[in-house]
Amino acid sequence: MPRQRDVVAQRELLSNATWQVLAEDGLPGLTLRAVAERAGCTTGLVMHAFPTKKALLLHARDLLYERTAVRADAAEAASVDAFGALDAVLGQAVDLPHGHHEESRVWVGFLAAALADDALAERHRAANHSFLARIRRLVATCRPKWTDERLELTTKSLVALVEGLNVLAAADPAAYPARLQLDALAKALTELRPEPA
Amino acid sequence: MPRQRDVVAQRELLSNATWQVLAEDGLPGLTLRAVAERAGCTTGLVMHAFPTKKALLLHARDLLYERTAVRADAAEAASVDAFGALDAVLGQAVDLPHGHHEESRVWVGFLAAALADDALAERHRAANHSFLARIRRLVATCRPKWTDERLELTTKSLVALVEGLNVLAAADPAAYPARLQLDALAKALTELRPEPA
DNA sequence: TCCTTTCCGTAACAAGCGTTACCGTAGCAT
DNA sequence: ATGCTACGGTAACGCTTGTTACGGAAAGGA
Repeated sequence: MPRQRDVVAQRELLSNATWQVLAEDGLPGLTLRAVAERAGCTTGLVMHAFPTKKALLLHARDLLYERTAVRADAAEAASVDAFGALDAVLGQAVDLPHGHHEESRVWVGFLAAALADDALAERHRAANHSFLARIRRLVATCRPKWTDERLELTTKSLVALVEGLNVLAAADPAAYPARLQLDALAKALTELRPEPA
Repeated sequence: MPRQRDVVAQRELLSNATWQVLAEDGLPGLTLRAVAERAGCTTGLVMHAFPTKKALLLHARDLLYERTAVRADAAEAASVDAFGALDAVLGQAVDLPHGHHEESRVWVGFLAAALADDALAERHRAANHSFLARIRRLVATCRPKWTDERLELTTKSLVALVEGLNVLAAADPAAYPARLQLDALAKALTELRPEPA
């Protein structure tokens, strides 16, 4: 059994290269040759690590989900109560730290691609349902007496507002600065703030 | 001076063909050959009507803007007061009538493309600023005493909510049905409803 | 009627894409 | 040390894309 490769290191290398290409040139710039050049190898290695282009695409989609989930977990874990967690999770979604502003752009690219690709659409729905469940759980903790209908409406309104802000800010940062996004979020969270009077 | 063509009819023909291709196959399916086949001609005519692909792309973007502007004008004109106009304009934006659900998908496609194309980005910003100005004018009429800051925050929050709902519904219609979108909009419009008690 | 000029279909081009076949080679087992 | 086998670089293929050159045809003016 000669010459075994380090599969983990390869996927890590290609994951980083994939993400860098996505961040720079967007989804239409994600070609096998671009990934290979960015990773310092050739298309041969890429095609051996991923059987097809779609596999690479789905892997990149999973990469996006992992990044957002990790950051959301961290934001929630660093909070002391449910409202703080809600504010932190939604806040880090609109005002992305550490210059991770590119995630919004990548997210928009995958969203557009999902409209014409069933596999990508399914991943998008799974990721969004995961995010919705997280927000719904936190909202329910803030307002235990609310009905399911009100929970659902509030949750999806909050998520829609956050994603809308993200999308619009990605295409027009000057019109949607971080401060305005956070103010808009704070206003939407008014009804959930503890000690409401 | 022999054989003059009907320029207006040609652009109308190609506009319809362009929109049909966009609605069916999305922006990546918008090729010169697809447009030509849909219009019942060849790429020769398309290339004589539009000097380059980018010209066709920008024309398609203008087409999207015209459609949304016309519908927004109609919704506003059919209303009796400012709040009714606000409700109607935002409502027709989330619950697109006459099966014009495809506009959201096309919009997402152009938005993603705008992230890597300056010309498309400029058109997106112009269209969004136009929409923002319309909503802000209506909000200002509903609440004449509000400060500019509050006007801007409310306007951009409403627009972000509507676009967020649109985007999420385009990718996951089951999770964001028309009824929920309208409920979310109604909740967001609560503070602007006349006779607040 | 015929000529001229504009229009547009035809077909080819180069470039870029995903994909595949091929083969040199690097490294573990003997 | 040597041979075997999987790895991966090279290069080509087929396809689609935008773009362009060319020629036939259609229509208004003489």
